[in-house]
Amino acid sequence: MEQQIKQGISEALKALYSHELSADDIALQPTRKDFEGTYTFVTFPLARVSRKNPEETGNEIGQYLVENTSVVSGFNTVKGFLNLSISEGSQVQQFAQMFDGANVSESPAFSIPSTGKTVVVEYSSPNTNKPLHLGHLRNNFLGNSVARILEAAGNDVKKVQIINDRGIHICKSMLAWLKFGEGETPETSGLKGDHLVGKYYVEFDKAYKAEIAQLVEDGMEKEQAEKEAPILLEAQEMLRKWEEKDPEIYALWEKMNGWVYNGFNATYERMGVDFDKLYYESDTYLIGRDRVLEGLEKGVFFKKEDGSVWVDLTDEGLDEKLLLRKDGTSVYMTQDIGTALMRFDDFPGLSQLIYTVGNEQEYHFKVLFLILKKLGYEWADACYHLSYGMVDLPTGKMKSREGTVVDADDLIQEMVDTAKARTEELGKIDGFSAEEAAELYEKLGLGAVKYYLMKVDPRKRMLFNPEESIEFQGNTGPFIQYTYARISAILRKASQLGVSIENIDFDQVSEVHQTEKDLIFAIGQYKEKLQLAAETYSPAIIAQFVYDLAKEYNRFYTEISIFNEDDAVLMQFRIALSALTAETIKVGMRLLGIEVPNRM
RNA sequence: GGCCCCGUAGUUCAAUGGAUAGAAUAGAAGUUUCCUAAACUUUAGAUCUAGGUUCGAUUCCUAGCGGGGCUACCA
Repeated sequence: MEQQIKQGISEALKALYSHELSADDIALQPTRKDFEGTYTFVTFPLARVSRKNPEETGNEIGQYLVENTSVVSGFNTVKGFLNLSISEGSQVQQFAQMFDGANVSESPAFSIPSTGKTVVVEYSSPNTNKPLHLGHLRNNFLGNSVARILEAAGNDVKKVQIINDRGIHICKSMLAWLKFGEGETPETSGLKGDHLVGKYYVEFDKAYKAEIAQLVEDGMEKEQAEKEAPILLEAQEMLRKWEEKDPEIYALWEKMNGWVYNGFNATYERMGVDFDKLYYESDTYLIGRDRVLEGLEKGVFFKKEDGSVWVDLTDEGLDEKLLLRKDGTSVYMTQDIGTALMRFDDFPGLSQLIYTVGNEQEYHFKVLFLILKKLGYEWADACYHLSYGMVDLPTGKMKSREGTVVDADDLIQEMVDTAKARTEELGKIDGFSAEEAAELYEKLGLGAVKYYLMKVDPRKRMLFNPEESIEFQGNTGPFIQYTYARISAILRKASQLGVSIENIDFDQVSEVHQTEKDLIFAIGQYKEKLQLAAETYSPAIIAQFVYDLAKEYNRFYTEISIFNEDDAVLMQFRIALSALTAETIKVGMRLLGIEVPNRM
């Protein structure tokens, strides 16, 4: 449809002004609601070519389109805006093509050809010393959704994460557990493993602070005390022992990480995210270290007098950056080099590696990609940092030290509980079994959080307002889910009444309301929006699209009756329109990782 | 100090350089003998400031003001 109009405009320009402009270079925009028309073509830039004012130019092109195409039935020009009306027949035709029989899940409205490309999306990538929090939720939902979007856009997508299972952070938890834990386990404490380990991370911090305070009281400078507190030195010693694979330390490390993984897996499962391959820092850091040493030999890096290894990026306008500590242990950057290498080995022909990581690490990734380039890896250009904004609370930044961190498990539970309370208040689920009800609450609660976190442009910092996030009205996940449930009720009734939508004679559709035209237009936008979302790695575009569609349907729903319609074909048409709308909502929500219920 | 990002209704978010800047929420007023009112309709309300580029600027450029991030032998 759009293509036909663009083609028509291209021909018009040639016929009227001998101006060559290919259809692909012509931009159409949806006509604003307060004007008559469906598509709008802006003619200001063409004034030069036509040597007439924009309005006259628009009129001439409009006239040409009405006379020479079958789709454009009328037009009006306001200043330089040529608003094109589409004939009812071709709009119904457009719908018929998208609908293509009753098997809506196979609708051509959703099919996109394969690109033949393989893309790896990394997301989540937590440290193993504490449970997941709100920031991880944004990360996970975003990364998972981007993976789904890229897949729907025709790519072969692999979801991965790098688990930061080694380092000083986990040593801190381990040490505190040894000192204060008295052998506590998830079983004996009844705590989820990740929460238990997180508890000892906090214990470490308490003890560390107490020691600093003591040292300062004894007359030491604060800065020095922070570096020399005995418990910190002990943790550093533990890390060194770990790198030497000290059996006792290693066993403890495996035990505590195991607890954390059990905890994480439970959370991931509830969140509905998963991974095709896991990478562990404990495996990749050595590879990274080897490559750094290799780079040192080749002269890409340099060694300082104390034995530490650095890269000089001053020519690139950046600083010098540490790659190996003087004691030979690895830093974050070291293992990231190794991880990147492993991935390009594991997925030959990989055309893109996407890192879903917060924007606080932009500098880190800039440096990483530069280093990979310096080491001579051409594929460094295929690396992309999907940088998203932090999640703030109304009280400000989340700070673990101040206890303002919103725990992921708690938040999800709270949302599900809220969904339960709201649903019970409304009393609409008579006849649900206990399991069905519980399933519904999960869908609604998770739908609400996911939608709330993903409707915002990922690049931007966002505010998490707890009160607003549990709203189920307006621009929310449950609003869209509700729309789906409403349509499901329509479709159930249609099948009860024995109304078939398998063989509709679309030529007999005698009237099409404005809301129906708007709905057809909205559904027709799916591919374009998907493409755009894939190009910009933005689930927010899908969220906006689905919301607009749901809103449009609700208008249609209140304005036009389906089952009171006397004209059998019109009734069928409206049911079919409802069915394809429902499917589009479902497909769109699936891209966001949100499930839709048949009843609510 | 240097580098990067962001300033849009009371609030939270939209707007490939295009029309009278859209939504949601909070506010005001309505809609249910009729397919789910978690809905719909109406109403009021905003582009940080000053320049510049352009037929046209929320969007691009410059300066200022305000907010955030990075600039670790943390990850």
